[in-house]
Amino acid sequence: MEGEWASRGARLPALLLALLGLGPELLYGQARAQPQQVNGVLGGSVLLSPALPPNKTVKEIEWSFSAGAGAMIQVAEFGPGGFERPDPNDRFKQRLEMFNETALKIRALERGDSGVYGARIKLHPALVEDQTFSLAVYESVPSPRTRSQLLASTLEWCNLTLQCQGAGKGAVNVTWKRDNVTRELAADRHQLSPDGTTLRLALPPAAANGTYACTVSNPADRKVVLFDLQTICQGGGGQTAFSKSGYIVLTLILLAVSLGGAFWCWRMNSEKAADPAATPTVPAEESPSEPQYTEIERRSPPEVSRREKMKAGCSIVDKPEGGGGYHFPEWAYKTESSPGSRQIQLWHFILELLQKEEFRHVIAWQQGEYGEFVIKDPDEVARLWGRRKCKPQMNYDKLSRALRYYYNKRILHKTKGKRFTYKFNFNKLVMPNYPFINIRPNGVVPQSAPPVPTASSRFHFPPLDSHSPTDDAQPGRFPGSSLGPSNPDALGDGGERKPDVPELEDGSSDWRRGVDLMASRNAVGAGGVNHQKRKPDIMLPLFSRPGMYPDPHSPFAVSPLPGRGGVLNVPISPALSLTPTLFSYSPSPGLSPFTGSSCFSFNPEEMKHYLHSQACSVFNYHLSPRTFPRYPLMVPPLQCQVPLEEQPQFPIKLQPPPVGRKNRERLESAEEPAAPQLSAPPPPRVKVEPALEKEAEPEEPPAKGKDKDEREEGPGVEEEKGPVFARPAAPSWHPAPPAPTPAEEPQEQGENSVEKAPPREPAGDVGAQEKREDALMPPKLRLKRRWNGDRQADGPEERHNGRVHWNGALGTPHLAPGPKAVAAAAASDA
DNA sequence: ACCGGAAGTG
DNA sequence: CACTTCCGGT
Repeated sequence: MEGEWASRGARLPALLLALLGLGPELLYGQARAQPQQVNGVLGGSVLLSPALPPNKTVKEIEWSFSAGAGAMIQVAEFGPGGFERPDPNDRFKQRLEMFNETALKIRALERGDSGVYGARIKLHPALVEDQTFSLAVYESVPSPRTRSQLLASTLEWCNLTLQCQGAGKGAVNVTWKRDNVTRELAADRHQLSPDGTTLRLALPPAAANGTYACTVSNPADRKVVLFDLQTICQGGGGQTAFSKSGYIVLTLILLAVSLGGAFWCWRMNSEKAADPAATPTVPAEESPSEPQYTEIERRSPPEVSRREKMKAGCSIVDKPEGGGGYHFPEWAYKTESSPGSRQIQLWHFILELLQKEEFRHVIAWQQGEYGEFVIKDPDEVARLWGRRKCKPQMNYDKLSRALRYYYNKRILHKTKGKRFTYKFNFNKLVMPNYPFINIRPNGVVPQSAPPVPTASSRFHFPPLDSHSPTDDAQPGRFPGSSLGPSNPDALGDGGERKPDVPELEDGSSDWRRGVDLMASRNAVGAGGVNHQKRKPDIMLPLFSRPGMYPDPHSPFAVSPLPGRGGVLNVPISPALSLTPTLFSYSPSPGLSPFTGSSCFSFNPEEMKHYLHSQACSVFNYHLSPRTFPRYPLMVPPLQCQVPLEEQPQFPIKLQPPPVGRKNRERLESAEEPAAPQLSAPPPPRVKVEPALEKEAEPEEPPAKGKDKDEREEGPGVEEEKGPVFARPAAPSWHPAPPAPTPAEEPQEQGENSVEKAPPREPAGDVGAQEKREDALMPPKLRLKRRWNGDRQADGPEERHNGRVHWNGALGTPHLAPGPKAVAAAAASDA
C-alpha cells in the first residue's frame, strides 16, 4: 500500500517539473535548498507539491505552516492513514486537502495564508527530506475595466483607444499583445500611455482585424481581455472574451458600453453649443449615463450650460441593431460634419451605412458608377435613420424627401430610371471627414470603387465655417485639378471607368461656379500665382503616392496616407488628425475614473509637437481647423507648408441652386433665346452666391471680378484645358445616350464637364437673365434660377433627358464664358 | 416611385 | 439650418 501510494505521489510533481523543463532531479535538489515560491489569489486555491526524489517511496509527509515570525504549526499529515489534520480548528479549518497523495491543496485562500509551508517528507527506508514553500496570497486581479473608444473609423484608418485598467489596489501590470503574439507592437501604430493602461491605435484596414489582448496581472493572477478590432472599428463596441491559463477567466468586457441607443439619442439631443461666440466649443455635460465617448468638445471652460434633453422615448430599444449595433465615430457628430448642428446629417449617415459591410444588403454602392448607391431596403434604411434621429415615425417617404432636398444642394441627385438609386455628387460634396475621397491622383482606384471625381478630388473641406478661412478653401480642388490631373488619372484607373464620360454634369458644371470662384481666389491668395495651381503635381502633393485603398465598395479611393514620405510628421497617422477626440479626450468627471487616470498624458512639448503636426495636417489636408482640437497650446501652424493652392477659402456651401422643375423648364425656354447673348461676358455676375459675398476679404474684389469672368476656370484650368480638350471631348455626353440611364455619367471628371460645357448656355446670358428675373422672383427662386443657369449640366440626368439642345450645343463650342469659358480659354491657349 | 411645395420642429 | 411631416401631382 505504501509503495503504491508513494509512487503515485511522485508522478504528478514529476510531470509538472518536466513541463517546466526541469529534470526532477535537478528540481528536487533545488527545492530542498530554498523555498519554492507559490502565489495564490485571494479566494482561490493553491497546490503545494513537493518534489519527490525519483524511485523512492514516500512513507509520510508532514505539513507545517509558519506565517512570518509566528510559530510554526503542523497543519497536516499525509501518511499511511491518509490525510490527517492535527488541529482541525487551526486557521485552515476545512480548507486543506490532500491532492494526489502528496500535494497539499489549500482552498479559499486568505490573506493570512501567506507564509512558509514546510513539508517534511519521510521516504523509505529512513530518509527525511524537508521542502519549503513560500506562499504569497495576492488579491485577485479584478476584471479589468476596459473601454474602447473609436476615435475615427474611415475606410482608411481605424483609430481607436483601448483602455484596460486594473482597478484594484494591488499593483498590477498591464500588458498588451496583438493577436496573442508577444512581439512588440509597432511603434508607429501604437501609442501606449505612460501607465500602460491605454493603448492608442491607428490602423490601416489591413491591420484592423484581429484582436488585442490586454493582460492585467499581478504575480498571482491575471486577466486577459480581448478586444476585437473589427468589431470596434466597424461598429463599435465590443465584447471580449478571455481566458486565463490556469484558470482562465473569461471576461468580456466591452466597452462599447453603451452604445446603446440611449446614448446616441442622448448625444444627439444634447446640446448644441451654447454660446457661439465665446466658446466655440461646447461644453457638454456629460450625462452620467454613458458614454462611451467622452464628450470631446468640452474643453476648457467648464461652461455650463446644459440642456440636455433626452428625448424621451427614444431609446433604442426597439430593435437591436441587426448587426449588433454600430456606432459612429465621434466625428460623425461633429460640427464639421454637420455645420450648424450637431446632429448627424443624412448624407453622412448614408455614407456611413455605405461604408459598412453589415449594411450591404440594405444599401450599397452601385457598381460601376461613382458615387451611386442603391437603397436596397428602403424601409430598413428609413428605420435606421429614424432610429438614429430618434424619429420612430421615419419612413422612406420622409427620408426620400430629405434626400430630395439634397438635390438642390447638389449633394445628391437621383439616378433616373433606377429605383431607389441615388448618386452622390462628390464633386460638390464637401466631405470634411472623408478627405480621402479625394482621390487618386495616380489613378489608383480600385475597381469596385466608384471612381471619384477627379476634379475635386483633392480634398474636401469642411463646409464652411465662416470663421475659419482655412477650412473652406477649396482652392485647388477644382480648379486645376479638374482638368489636369484627371486625365492621367483616368488612365490610371485601369480603364475601368468608362471612357471618361461625362460626369461632368453635375460635377463639373455645377461646380464650376464654385470653382471659378475659388480659382480666382486662389490666385489671389497664392500671390497671383495662378499657374501653380494648375499643376497637378502641386495640387496633389499629398496624394501622390499610390494610395491605399480602402474598401472596394466605396467611392473613396485613395487616402493620403501617412506613408512614409508624408509631408507631415504626424505621429501616428494622418488619420488621426481627423479626430479631435484625441486630445479632447480629457478626463471628465462624469465618467468613470477611468478616463481620468489613464488617459494619456503627454508632456507639453510632445503635445505641442503633435498639435503642430495636426495643425499642419489640417492645412495640408484641408481639414477644417475645427476638426482640430483647440488647445491652448496650439499655435497656428505657420510653419506648415501649405500648398499654394490651398490658401484660399471659399466657403463652399453647397447650397445652390435649386432647380425646381418649373424653374428648370422655364429656364430652358429662357435659355434658348438667351443663348445667343452669351457673347457678352457677364459682368460681375458674381453676385452669385451669398457665400461669396461673405468672403469679402480684402482681395476679394478683384478676385471676384475675375471669377465672374469666369471663367475662372479659365485661368485655372486653361492650361489643362488644352489637354483636356484634346481629348475627345464631346463624347462624354454621348450624344446618344443609349442607355436609359443617362444620368450617371456626370460626375466624374471635371474635364469632361468642360467639354460638354460649351454647349449650352452661356453663363453670361443666363446671368443677365437671372438678374432680371431675379428681381421679380422671390429670393428662393431667384437663387435657384441663377444656379440653373450656371449649372448647365448639372443635373445630368435631369437635363439630359430633355435636352436636345445639347446636340446643337456641341456643335457650337463655346462661347460662353462660363463653363464654356473654359473651352474658350483652352482654345486660346492652343 | 418620385417630385417638390408648405409648414413645422428643435 | 436640416430636416420632418404632409400632401397634391406626375
